[in-house]
Amino acid sequence: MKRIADSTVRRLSLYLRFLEDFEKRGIGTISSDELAARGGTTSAQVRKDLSFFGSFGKRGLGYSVAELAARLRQILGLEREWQVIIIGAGKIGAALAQYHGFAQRGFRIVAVYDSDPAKVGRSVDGLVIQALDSLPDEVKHQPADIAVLAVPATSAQEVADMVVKAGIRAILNFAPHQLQVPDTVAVKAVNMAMELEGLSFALTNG
Amino acid sequence: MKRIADSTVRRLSLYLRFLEDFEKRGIGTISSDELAARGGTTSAQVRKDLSFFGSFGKRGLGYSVAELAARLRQILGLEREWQVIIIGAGKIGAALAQYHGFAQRGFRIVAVYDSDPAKVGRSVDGLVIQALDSLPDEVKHQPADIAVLAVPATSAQEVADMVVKAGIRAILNFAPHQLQVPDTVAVKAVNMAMELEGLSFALTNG
DNA sequence: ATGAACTTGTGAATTTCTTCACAAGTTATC
DNA sequence: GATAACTTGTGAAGAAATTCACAAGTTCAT
Repeated sequence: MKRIADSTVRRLSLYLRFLEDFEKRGIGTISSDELAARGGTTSAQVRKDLSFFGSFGKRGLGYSVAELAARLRQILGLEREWQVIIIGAGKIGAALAQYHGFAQRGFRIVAVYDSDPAKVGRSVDGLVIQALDSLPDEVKHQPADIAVLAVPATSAQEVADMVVKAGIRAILNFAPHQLQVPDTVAVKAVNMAMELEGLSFALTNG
Repeated sequence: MKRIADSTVRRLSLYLRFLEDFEKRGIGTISSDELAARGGTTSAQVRKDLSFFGSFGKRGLGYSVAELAARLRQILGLEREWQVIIIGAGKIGAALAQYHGFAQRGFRIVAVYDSDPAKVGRSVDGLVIQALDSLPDEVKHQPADIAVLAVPATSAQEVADMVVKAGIRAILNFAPHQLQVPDTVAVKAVNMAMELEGLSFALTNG
């Protein structure tokens, strides 16, 4: 199977969101053109994106909303539940732990860790904050698929190393630090400072 | 001036972060190769990125860390302070308001708005939460450059319209909703659900 | 002053991503 | 069942981004 571009995966995720919206509104079929209009892209792009995975539409008619949504969920691996741990119970970590949108989409937060002894033992949204040191053992008992890093930039690499060593193969990194990990580990970064600087650039050079 | 790709701007932002780190550690000059190693790219990419804006290095020697950092700050428009308003004082909005990393990089949060009367009047990190209705008037008195949307997906478009109407030309959108705005307005989206789905895809098809 | 070791800046080549364009299939109407 | 109006799926073309490769400039050691 050919390597799928990151940009394609991001668009699939967008399409799925639109489809779920259409599904809720009781719309049965949709054309690539309508889907494209919603996502700020073109119908050819939509069809090309989908073509990497098969052909899901009917010529002359379009796509069945329910069916395409199901196929996208399958492609994106959203048919199962993923176990997520959050590392860092500061402002961002705590906000993420309390955000229930994740659970709704099958990302279940199973643990929250922090290295600060003052925080360990307290609870966030029903989860007791655990000592970061205990992570390797805990993960053995209750495996986790994805680690969310909400720690300061200075300790991000160290924590990432620990997480990788514990066998976790996907990291969502909120720390403004470029992580170095083996290429068997998937990393996505959410970097607000970078986005703001992108806006600053746009405002300056617009 | 040729249009600069988004990916280039993101990398410039990364380079700047590394340079600031090198600056702190007292390193005077750096080669494109060292900069590339840090950012997971290639030296040719670094040089190409910079070449869109001029030539800042010395052949045989590399780049002056301080000088290149200064040029990047200038290019990214970070020499001035940007006035930021946060809309939505929920979990995410409040966490952002309390995150001081923004201010350190010249993004000063000047106001927080919410449409919930129960929240209006309370304060977050020294800022009194204001009624969303009052935004158009408030922005006239104290202009804002960037609006951060931390509202539910269902009201995101409505709030974006309001913000655009008030004359704000840059939006950082945390709501999982694709905004439609005039192309004079710059939008960056931070979409955690999308990033998680990207990880889900990687884990499934890795 | 010369040679060796670096490193930049940049056209050209290459690779990757997006858009075009159209055959082929579907539905609706008369 | 013939025609018109759609829409998909995809090879080919085009555009954009990345990488290559090398001339030209700099430093350092001898």
